[in-house]
Amino acid sequence: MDDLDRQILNILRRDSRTPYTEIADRVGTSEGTVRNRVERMLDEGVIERFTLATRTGNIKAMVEVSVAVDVDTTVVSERMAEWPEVDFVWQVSGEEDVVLVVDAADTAAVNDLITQARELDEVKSTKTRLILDERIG
Amino acid sequence: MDDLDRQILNILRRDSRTPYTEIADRVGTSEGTVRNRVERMLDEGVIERFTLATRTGNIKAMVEVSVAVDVDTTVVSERMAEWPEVDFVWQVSGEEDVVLVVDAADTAAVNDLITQARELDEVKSTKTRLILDERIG
DNA sequence: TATGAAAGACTAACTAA
DNA sequence: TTAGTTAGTCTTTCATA
Repeated sequence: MDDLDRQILNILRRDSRTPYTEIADRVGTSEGTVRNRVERMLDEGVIERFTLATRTGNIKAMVEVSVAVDVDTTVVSERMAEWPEVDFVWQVSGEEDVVLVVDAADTAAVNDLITQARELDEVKSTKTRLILDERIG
Repeated sequence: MDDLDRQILNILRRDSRTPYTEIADRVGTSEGTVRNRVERMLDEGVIERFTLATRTGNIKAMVEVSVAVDVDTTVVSERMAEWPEVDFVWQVSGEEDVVLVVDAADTAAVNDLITQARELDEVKSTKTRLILDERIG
């Protein structure tokens, strides 16, 4: 992981379809070098995957979920990851145990999702934050 | 947004470099249809961007930041988005105002980042959660 | 939906550190 | 031995009909 790797990642984070040739021009190297480095970073797991950011609805939100002490949070996480509005699920340290990142049609859909979460026996409480703006690092 | 769109998105979410021809085969349509739909979803903003998920360090964490009331959180967000460990920055509703998602080499690097945040005049307090596991919805 | 041209990615052989 | 370069080939994309 040197500075050239970081430059390549910064370009790909903003648009992962940027051609190797264009990346090479912008960072001042050859297409082959960019390709070799991207492949190396994939092998090493530095690049976990090529993906996309979507906004199918009008609301993005974080839902912090407290899970009962005697419950395996992994099982709860897996279940919630299946819900269609859920983009990803984090198991976290701290006051709450699980954080959902959701992309929902509207506030009503967020509410439905929270209700659905609270109806699970394993869930003690939830705290929701709307995501008002996202900036890429 | 019909079922075909959702199928295309599901494939691209797992690997956004999947060729249109392969997606077409898997969902049972033509390359042109897939391409047109992806372009339409880009235009509509359903696909926000093609990006990648990285893990450059060993630690992922969420840092919830409270900002002083008289401060424009956008300015603080922009500044923090520049920090190399920061993957993205959300402005959120709720108790805290800004959430950083960071990917750092180790706990010491997370600590340095928190210190750096707390040294800003605009920052009142921070609360950090380690991300122990991530699951894709 | 089909097809050909253009763009991009991949292979492999080579060079340099 | 590892990283980088380059030329030739193959694949994908894109525009047009």
